[in-house]
Amino acid sequence: MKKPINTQHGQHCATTCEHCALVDICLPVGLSAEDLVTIESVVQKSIAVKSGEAIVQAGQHFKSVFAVKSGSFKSTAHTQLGKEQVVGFSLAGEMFGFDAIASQRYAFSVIALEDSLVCELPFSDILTVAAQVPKLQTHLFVTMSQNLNSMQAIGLQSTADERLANFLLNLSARLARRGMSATQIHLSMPRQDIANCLGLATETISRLLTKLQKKSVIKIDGRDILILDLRLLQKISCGEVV
Amino acid sequence: MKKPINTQHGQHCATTCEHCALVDICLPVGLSAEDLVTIESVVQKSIAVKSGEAIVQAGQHFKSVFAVKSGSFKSTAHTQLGKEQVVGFSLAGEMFGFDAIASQRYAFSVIALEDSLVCELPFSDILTVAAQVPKLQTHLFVTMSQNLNSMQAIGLQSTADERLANFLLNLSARLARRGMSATQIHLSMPRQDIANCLGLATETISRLLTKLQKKSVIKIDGRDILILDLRLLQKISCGEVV
DNA sequence: CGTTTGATTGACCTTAGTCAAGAGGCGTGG
DNA sequence: CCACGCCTCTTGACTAAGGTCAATCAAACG
Repeated sequence: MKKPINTQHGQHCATTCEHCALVDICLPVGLSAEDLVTIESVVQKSIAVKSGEAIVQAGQHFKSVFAVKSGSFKSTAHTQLGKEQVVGFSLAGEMFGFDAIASQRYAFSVIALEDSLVCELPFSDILTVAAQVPKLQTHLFVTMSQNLNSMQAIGLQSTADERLANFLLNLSARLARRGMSATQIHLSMPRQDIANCLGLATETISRLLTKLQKKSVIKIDGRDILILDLRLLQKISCGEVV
Repeated sequence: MKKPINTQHGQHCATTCEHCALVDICLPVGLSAEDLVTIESVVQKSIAVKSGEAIVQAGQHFKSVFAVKSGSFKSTAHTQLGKEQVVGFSLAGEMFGFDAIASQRYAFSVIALEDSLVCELPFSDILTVAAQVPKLQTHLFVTMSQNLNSMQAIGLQSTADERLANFLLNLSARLARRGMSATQIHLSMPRQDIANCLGLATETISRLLTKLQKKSVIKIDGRDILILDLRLLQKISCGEVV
């Protein structure tokens, strides 16, 4: 049986963009103090989302995009008759919801992998502000462009080894981008979600992780992964090494 | 040996957006006559690209996004040491190049699959106009959002049958969107490119197409595919039918 | 302290990739 | 005009990568 998804998510809590730890990598990146105030008018107070809760349900009417303030999320599509397809993960400082602009409906449910905070940004307000603040407009395009790239990056490496190596490197790079260690990775998602996202079986993920550990490429401690040989992992990710 | 890629592409030829057959589905969709004129100032004259030529080379500095006026293109990434990875196709009325906004370099080479025409849209000009014409700004976001969806759609259906069925349906929908038949599909790309794009072997594509024909789901005539049973194809694409 | 959920490992089997051969089309040049 | 070579596509036989099923174990939770 599934854990019921509670959409009655939590209370609001106030922190201005100016004082947010993510000011340098989130939407306000590179904006002047005064532009920051303009943006702030758009940002609704942070919303607390408990682990397992959905901040967005697939099919809901599109209203806002979201920025992850802390924690992490998975985006999942529901295929006909219930099978779940994980399409990606959103980490702190990253945004999601852009996929819904075209159809005006969220294509994916977005579910917290741990207790998290998000900022809600009503899209109509964003458009208004973006037209006035050129830097913001540009940054929005950049953000969406990044989303484009990250989607394709997970793409179609032929072998399972390549996909997993690429997945780890991808996480590593995204953590490094916000000043965290590039070699110490905490997986906030279960193996099952990784497997689903990469189009592999859970057992395969488990076997491959063990294999990487045996080759001293990584050190596994539950959901904590330590990358020991980044170079080799890169070679594996592009099929240069078996 | 590979056919050398010629980037000395052809002469310009003038057609205004107003008189373009794609005015209803391309960038200018929904714009007033006067806005159309504003946009027009951005659109450089159409560029003719011969079959096999690259209009964009991976790694080039990002300057413009492009709209396909006629013909079709494939986008390919070059993995380390030469293997080519097809990441998608662009049909008439569709745009490409947005992936390069973030990094300021084109991530993919974009190669004509047949003699084609494209409109080049310098991105800095677009930004300027978009800030003045709200409808254009919105439409740009919508276009990028569509790109996001199309990338994920090709995604990770588990079986080869599902992927191919989904690919055909995807093409069908995109052709229908610009008023063409949803059941008569001309594949402008060789089987090899389809296979590459779907992460399958050419032989598998061939076998699966034959299998679909035997089951009277499609009728194959070289690169012309006629969809006989759309409903069944949809069921196959989501794994309801073997 | 039992129950549940997630992770690991082994044995077996299915799917799709690889290798190989051959057929049909098309353009080039003798 | 025909012959040759080059593509692209198809089909068959074999193989390997990864999925499925099943058992076990550890940690989390009420």
